[in-house]
Amino acid sequence: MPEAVDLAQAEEIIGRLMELSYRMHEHFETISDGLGVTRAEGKMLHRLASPRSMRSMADSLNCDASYITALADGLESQGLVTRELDPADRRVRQLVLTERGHVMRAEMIRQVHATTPALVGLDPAQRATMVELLRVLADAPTVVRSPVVRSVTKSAGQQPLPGK
Amino acid sequence: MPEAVDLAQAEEIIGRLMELSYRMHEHFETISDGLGVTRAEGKMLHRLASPRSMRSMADSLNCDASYITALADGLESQGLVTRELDPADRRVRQLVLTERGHVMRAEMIRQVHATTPALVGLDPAQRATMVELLRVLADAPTVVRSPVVRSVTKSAGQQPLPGK
DNA sequence: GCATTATCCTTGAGTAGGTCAAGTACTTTG
DNA sequence: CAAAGTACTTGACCTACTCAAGGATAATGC
Repeated sequence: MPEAVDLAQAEEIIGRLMELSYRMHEHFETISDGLGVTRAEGKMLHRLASPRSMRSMADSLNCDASYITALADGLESQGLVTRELDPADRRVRQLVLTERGHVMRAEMIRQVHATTPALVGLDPAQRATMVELLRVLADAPTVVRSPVVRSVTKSAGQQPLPGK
Repeated sequence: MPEAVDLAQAEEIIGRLMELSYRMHEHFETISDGLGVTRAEGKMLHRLASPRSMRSMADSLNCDASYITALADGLESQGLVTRELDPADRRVRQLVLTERGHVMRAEMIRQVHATTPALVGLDPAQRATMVELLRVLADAPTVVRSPVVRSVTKSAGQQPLPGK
């Protein structure tokens, strides 16, 4: 049995990551707003390095396909993307950046890199370390659920709580 | 002028952090669901280590005060928290965990620590490094906005794009 | 002391960011 | 060539919030 993990440390990591995540979220919204698109549209633009089908975009954004339709409508009405028929499979529409879309995306990426809270403040060595750690996390198997404890309701009032 | 930052590395950090953030989000929802509360209620429970006013909770969760009212209603109806009048200032209501609330919170924290994607897979040394990096990020000044570029619209079609 | 202003919480109405179900068009499978 | 699957769209919905207004209490300036 491994020695007891440092609980306070775990709490700190979780708390700070949640905080960082919130800041990145807000930050991305600010940038998107500044460029005249919603946050979701911005994310879609960000993932449009090269043309791709709406289906693959939905998978990439972890959302329903119908929402991609809505986002694409928005970007298309602003002249940032077009839908092009895929001659190889006429069910699918490829999302393609227009020239304006390319420029917009480049500007968005520039702003993100220049200001995102996850990068500003880290020197090159620290960035390298961060990449390493994030790779480890990405490779770690996802624990679906910790060992189940019998319904909290039933044990209420009986289970000793760890001191303060 | 500092040497060019590694763009691909920056993209990787951002991409992985966004992915991690999404996984943590989903993960926390799974745990909350399993305990019979919504994700937002779960977050509130998580921050209720000791009694605190609804106002301070709203600040902590970065949301409108009225939403705290709704969340407290939910938790109160399940017998997890109570609102108690603060004798020192009768405008404020202190949110206080009931006994069941304490048990539930302890179980929630146990599950989070056992399974959260940000922790599983990191050994003690790596966790220490992670804490260090996250502290640096937390202390880094927030860049409000990168230098503004004249409207993307106007420069469309003129700006050379980086290769690929 | 008293009027003004500020703060805490609540209520009700509204909005953003999505999901779900069903339909059309096309493609693959047997 | 029929059946079943996939890609996109549409419209109805739902959830998670925010906003504006109001009642109660407290702090401030005169």
